[in-house]
Amino acid sequence: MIVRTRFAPSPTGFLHIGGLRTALFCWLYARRHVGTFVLRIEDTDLERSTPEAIQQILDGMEWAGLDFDEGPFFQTKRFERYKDVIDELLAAGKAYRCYCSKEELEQMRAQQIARGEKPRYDGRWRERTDAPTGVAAVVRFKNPLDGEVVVEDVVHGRVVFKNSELDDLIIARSDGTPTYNFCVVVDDMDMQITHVIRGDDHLNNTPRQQNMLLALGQRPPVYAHLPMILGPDGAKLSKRHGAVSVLQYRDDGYLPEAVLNYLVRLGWSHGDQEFFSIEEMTRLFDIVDVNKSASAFNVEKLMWLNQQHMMRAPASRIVPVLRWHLDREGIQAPDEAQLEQIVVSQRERAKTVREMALNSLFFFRAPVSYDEKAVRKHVTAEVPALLAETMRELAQLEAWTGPGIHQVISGFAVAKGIALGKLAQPLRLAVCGGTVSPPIDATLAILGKAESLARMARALQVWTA
RNA sequence: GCUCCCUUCGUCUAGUGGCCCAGGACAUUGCCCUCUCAAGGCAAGUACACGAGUUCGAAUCUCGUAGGGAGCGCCA
Repeated sequence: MIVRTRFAPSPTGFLHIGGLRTALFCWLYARRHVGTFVLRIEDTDLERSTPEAIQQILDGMEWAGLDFDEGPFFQTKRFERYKDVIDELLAAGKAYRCYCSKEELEQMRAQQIARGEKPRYDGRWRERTDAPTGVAAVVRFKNPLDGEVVVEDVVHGRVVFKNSELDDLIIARSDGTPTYNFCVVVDDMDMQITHVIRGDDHLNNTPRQQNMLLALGQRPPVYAHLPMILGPDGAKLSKRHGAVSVLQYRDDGYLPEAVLNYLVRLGWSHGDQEFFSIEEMTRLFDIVDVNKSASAFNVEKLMWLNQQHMMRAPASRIVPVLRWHLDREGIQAPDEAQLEQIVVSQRERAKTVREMALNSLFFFRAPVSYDEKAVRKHVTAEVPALLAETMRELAQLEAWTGPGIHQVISGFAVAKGIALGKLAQPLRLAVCGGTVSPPIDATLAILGKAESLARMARALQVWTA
């Protein structure tokens, strides 16, 4: 059997972290089994679906690197097909028209709730044939009245529902348009989906869908209902926490492979392993190893993983991302080799590429001021003289490399009988304007000889004025 | 209200009857390393929701309770 999975978002908002995790699991499962991953846009809600949201979803998937093999398919382009299937069910007596008004249904529900019952349609039009004229009807699926539906879920195990709990759901509205649960069934059937992997908020929809599939003469696919992702506080994801577009994570400086690594570990694990490359997760992932319980989104761990990915990736992987973030800070087309050096020396002191870019701005812009507190602390009376002397020695240096610079500076400190810090901090302050940077030798090496000496001279001027 | 689902450190998780008075990771705290900040190393604390039962033995099996979530739309 060829595995076919699908990700079926509805374009009523942006693609958020929960949706991305569902997409990831579908994608991983398809990739792992050399199957097909289908993207389907569930846009039957004409009111709330927007083209912007569709584009957002596509962009988010692309950024994450979750490529699909078929689609995107749009449900709005398949209305003819749904209509045919509805007619088929109607003709076969597996569906029927219901002429209840919304008010009538409303009243029925209210009474049931008042009686402490589960609100559901009582099937009053199931056998009636006295159709009124001039009244638009909805079409309802004729759900079996008794017996049970057994859903064999890969993550939850066997879940049993009684047919008596289910009612005859509407599959076509009075304007003729098909409804969600029905479209899903027809689509999954037509697209020959073998594994339906989705959020466990759909677990309760599954028995109805399975019944419709059966009525259409199909064998149900394998179901896997994934646990939800909650906000950091354990409550449902809301706009306040993770419910932002996945593109926000790009803007915040996260690597897609880190985000995916973080998400794959939410509800899935492989022993004690925390770090996974994309290649490793596609090789190791399996839905049978997915947990049942919901998990809270934790940015701290995402950050840690992001840094791990930055540190382990080849610098050439990070360079274009750093360039993108620098560009957003108004710094254009820096030298490739220099960027690579910056990545190597800065990645262990930044959690995100954006942070790396921000920490590295001083490489491109000479300081316009110096951290006052630090100046008071580190630029003591004897510093200007020491600095001037260091400058003279550095000016003599032929090969401007980290080790060469290190030799000069530490040799000088030893000769003067002072701790390296006494010299390094003022130097750092002079070239960076602050007290945080890579090791001073590496910093000066990246900066270049002329720029380093110019900045020192300028600082000396300011501090002796 | 009814139906279904879930429940191991603050968080993500390992664990499928004895290897567990529960392991790893993030976070936290302390120490080491150190030219700053980090990274790294070492160490510490903190968890099987509760109650019964099955068993020689239970985080692991059964039942109940509590708490949380989802569904019950001419929304998806």
